[in-house]
Amino acid sequence: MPEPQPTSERYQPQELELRWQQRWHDAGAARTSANCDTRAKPFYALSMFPYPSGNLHMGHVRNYVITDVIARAARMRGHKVLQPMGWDAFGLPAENAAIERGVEPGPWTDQNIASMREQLKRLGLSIDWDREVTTCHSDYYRWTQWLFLQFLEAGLAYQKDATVNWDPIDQTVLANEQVDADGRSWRSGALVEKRQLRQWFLKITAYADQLLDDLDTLSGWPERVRTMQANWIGRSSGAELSFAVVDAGGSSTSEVITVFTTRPDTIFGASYVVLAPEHPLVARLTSPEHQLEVEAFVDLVSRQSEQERTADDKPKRGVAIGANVRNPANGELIPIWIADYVLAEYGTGAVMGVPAHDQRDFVFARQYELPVKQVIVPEGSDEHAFEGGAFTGSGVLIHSGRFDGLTSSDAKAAIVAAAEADGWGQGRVQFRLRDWLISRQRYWGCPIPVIHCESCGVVPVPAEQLPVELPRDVAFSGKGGSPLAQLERWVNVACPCCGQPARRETDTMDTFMCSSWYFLRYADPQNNELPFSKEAADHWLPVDQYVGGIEHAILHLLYSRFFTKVLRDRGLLSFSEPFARLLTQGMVQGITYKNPHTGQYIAPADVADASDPRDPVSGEVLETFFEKMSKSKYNGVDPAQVIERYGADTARMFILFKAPPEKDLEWDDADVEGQFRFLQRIWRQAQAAVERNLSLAAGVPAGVSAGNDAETELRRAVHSAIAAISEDLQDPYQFNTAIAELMKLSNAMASHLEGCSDAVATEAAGTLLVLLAPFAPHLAAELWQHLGGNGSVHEQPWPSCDASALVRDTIPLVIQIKGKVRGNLEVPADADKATLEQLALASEIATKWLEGKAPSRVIVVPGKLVNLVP
RNA sequence: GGGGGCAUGGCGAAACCGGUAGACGCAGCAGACUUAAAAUCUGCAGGCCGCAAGGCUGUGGGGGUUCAAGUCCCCCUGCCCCCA
Repeated sequence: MPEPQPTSERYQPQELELRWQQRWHDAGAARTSANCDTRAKPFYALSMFPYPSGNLHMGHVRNYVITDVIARAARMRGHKVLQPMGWDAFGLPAENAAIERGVEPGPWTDQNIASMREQLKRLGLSIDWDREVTTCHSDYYRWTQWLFLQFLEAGLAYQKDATVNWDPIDQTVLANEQVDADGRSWRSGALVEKRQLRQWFLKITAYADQLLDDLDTLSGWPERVRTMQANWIGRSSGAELSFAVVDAGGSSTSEVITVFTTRPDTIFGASYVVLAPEHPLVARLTSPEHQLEVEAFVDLVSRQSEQERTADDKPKRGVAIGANVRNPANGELIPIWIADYVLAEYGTGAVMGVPAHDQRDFVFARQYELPVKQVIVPEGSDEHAFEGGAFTGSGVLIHSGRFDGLTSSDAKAAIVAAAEADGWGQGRVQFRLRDWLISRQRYWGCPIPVIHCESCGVVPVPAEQLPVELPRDVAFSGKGGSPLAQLERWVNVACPCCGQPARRETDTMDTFMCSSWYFLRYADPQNNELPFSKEAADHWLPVDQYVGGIEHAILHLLYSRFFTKVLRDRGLLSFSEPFARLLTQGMVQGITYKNPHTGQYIAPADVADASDPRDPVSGEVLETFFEKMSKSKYNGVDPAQVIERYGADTARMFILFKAPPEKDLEWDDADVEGQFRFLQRIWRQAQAAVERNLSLAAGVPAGVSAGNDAETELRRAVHSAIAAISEDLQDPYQFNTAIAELMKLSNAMASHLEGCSDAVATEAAGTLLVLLAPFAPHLAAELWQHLGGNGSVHEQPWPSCDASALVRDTIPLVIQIKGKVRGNLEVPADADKATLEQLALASEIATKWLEGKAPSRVIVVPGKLVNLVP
C-alpha cells in the first residue's frame, strides 16, 4: 500500500467539485443580474430544455456541457451572459404513469424535475437557476394560454374536422407515435380506426412564405437544417386547372373539378382525372352502376395511413366512378377516377393523370390500361421510349396544338396565360406545409382557454381569468377519451359573454406550443403582467447560440420561428427570427453487442472478452458496433456513475475532446480514463508550480519576455495555444482541437518549464488555467486558488495572444522537386522570394535531384516552400 | 425515387485560402524507476523495401485541372440522415 498523500497533493475531483459548486451557488456566480454590467454586450446561450423523465442521460450532458463552455467563454470575453434552464414538462409519460400506477401527473413530474435538477447541478454548469421555467406550472401555462388567445384574436387559430387515430377498445384518441407499424394501438393492441373530430389548428400556412424566405437570413444555422425546413415547407409553383364535368349525353354540367399541377405544360397528355377518395364531389358524381364499387374502395382507403397510400413502392389502386370531364385544353373527354395515391389535404385533392410524364400516373395507367399520351420530348432527341417509366424531365412540347415546339418552361407560362384568359385556370403557389393541429384529447397538457356557448359560440376565456387550471383529483383510466371531458364539475361553466350555462373546451395543447416560446420567458421569467416584456425580450434575444439535437431540426424550430413572427406582428417583439446561431450536436453512442443470429442485444457486462465478443450462452461470435444509447440495447452509460468515478470535469473534457460537437460521439471508457490522466497531469504541474513558489496573486503576468531557448519555446507554446483556442471557441466551434491545444501546452510545459524564469513559468501556468477554465471549471478554479490567484479564474479576462512570442528567426523551408517533398532547409524567416530561390537552388537537395540542370520553373511560397520543376 | 451529408493509420480524429497528410488522444511496443506490479517519466509507431542512408507508396475507386490535390471539377461505389 502506498502512503496516502496529503489531500492537497492529490487530485480528488468529487470533494473539490462539490466545494466549488457550493461556493458558486452561494456567490450567485451564474446569476444574470450578478454580471449585469450595462456596458457589456448581452450574450444568450441556450440549450434545448429537456423533458423531465427523471433521468439525465449522456445526450443531455453533451448538450449542456457544450452550451456551458460557450457561455463561460463568452463571460470571460466580457459579455454578460444569460444561460437558463427549464423543463418541457407536459406530455404523455406523466399521464401514462397516472394510468398505470395511479400517481398524479403533477407531483410525479415535480419529483422528476427535482431529481434531474440535482443531477444537472453536479455538472458544474453556469446556469442561472433563478430563471428556471416549468411549462406545466400554471404561472407558465397561464401565458401559453394568453398567447393562444393572441393567435385566436389574430384569426390564426381555428377549428375544423380532422382525422384522428381512434382506439375502439380504450375509446380514446391516440397520437401517431402510439400507433405501431401494423396500425395497432400500443396499449390495447386494437386495430386503430380513423375518425373525424373537431380539432384546433394554428394557421402556420399563413406564414409559409416568410418561414421559407427568412431561412436565407439564418447564416448561423447548419445548411442541412435549413434545407430540411425548406423541404418541409415545400413551396411549389404550378396552376389550378378546371375540368368541366360532362353528363352521360356529352354535355357540360355545372360541376367542375379543379386540379392542382406543377406541370401545366403536360395538360395535353392528360388521359384521366383522379379525385381523392374523400373528395366531396365523389358522392355526387358517382354513377349508380359504380356506387357499390366506389363505396367499398373509399372504405378500404380510409383504413390506410397516408404513408401506405403514397409510398412509391406500393401499387396504386383506384376505381372509375363512371363520369367524365372535358380537358379544357383540347376538348377531349376523359374519365374520372378515384385513387389511393391522391390525398384530399394536398392541393385541391384532385390531379390530372398524365401517365407519360408522371411516374405515379404512369404506374397507375399501366395497371388499369389507361392511355399514355406523350406530349413532351427531351430537347434535341427522338420520342422517349416508356419501358422504364414516365419521362418526367423538361423538354419540348408535341401533340399540344398551338403550343407545339415550346420548351416546358415557356409552355408552362403560355398555358397558364391561356387558361387565365379563357377562364379555366390560374397560376398558383402550393405548399406542402399544412396547418398545425394543436388539439390533444389528453389531460396532461395546457388547457385550451375557450368556452363553447350555445348562443355565443366559441368564447375566449377573458385574460384576467387565466390561467384555466388543470383540475386535480382526476380519475385516470386510459379509457373513454380525455379525463377532462369526463369531469362535469370542470367542464360546466357559465359563458363569460351571456352568463348562460356553457362548456369548457376539453382539448389540451400539443406540447410543442409550450416549447415554442419558452426562450422568450427566460428573458423575463417573473413577469406577472405579460408573458415577457418587450424590452427584456429585445434586450436578450435573438438567442446568440442555440444548442440541441438534430431531431428538432424541423418541428420545434419551425414552430418557434412561427411564434416569433406572429408575436412580432402583434407588436410584442421587434425581431423576426428567434435563434441567430444553431448548433446541432451529434448523438452519444454506446458500444453495442448483438447476436447476429438471434438478433438479441447483449449487455457489455456479459461479454467476457471485449477483443473477442461472444454470446455468454451459445458462444456465438457477436456483432460489435456503436449505436445511440438506449435501455433496450444495454449500451447506455449513466452520467452519475461517470461523475462519481472521475468527476464532472473529466466527463466534460472527454465529451468535448472525443468528437467535434456536431458529429456522433462514441463512448469509450479508455478515453475517459485518458482525460482523467490529463487532468491529473495538470494538477501535478500546478503543484510543482506551487512548490516552486510561483504565485498568481498579481494575475497572469503581462509583458513577459524570453531570454533563452526554453523560454522562447514555452512562450511560443503559450501564445499559440491562446491563438488556437480563441479561434476554436468562435463560430465553427471546435472544442476537440481546443483541448488538443491545452494538451500541447501542457506537454510544452513538461519539456521546458525547468529551463525557464519564474516569470515565464508563471505566465505559462496561469495561462493554462485561464484557458482551461471554460472546459474544466472546477479544476481550474481550484488550481488558480492553490497558486494564490486573485479573485476567481472565471472572472479573468480572456488572454490575448502576444504576436511577438510567435515570431521565429528561422523557419524550415520545404524543398519540393516537381511537387514532391524532398527535404527541408532552415532559412531566415524574413527572407524574400529571390533569396529563398537562391538558397533552394544552392541546396544539396537541389543538386541531388536536378543533377546539375537548371529548373524550367521555380515556384516560391514565402514562409512555406520552394518548388523546383526540372 | 428526390434532397442533403460523409468516407483519412488498429481506433477517435487533425490539416487556415490548394502548399511537409495523420496534430492531439486511445490502444500498442520498447526503455527508465520499482523486489514486483500499478502509477509516472522517456522514446517508437501509415504501409512496403532496406542493416542503414534512403526510396517507393498512401486520405473509398476511376478520371481530370494544377508547379502542387485529403482539399477544386466529373464519374462510380459504400454508409448515414431527411423527405416521399
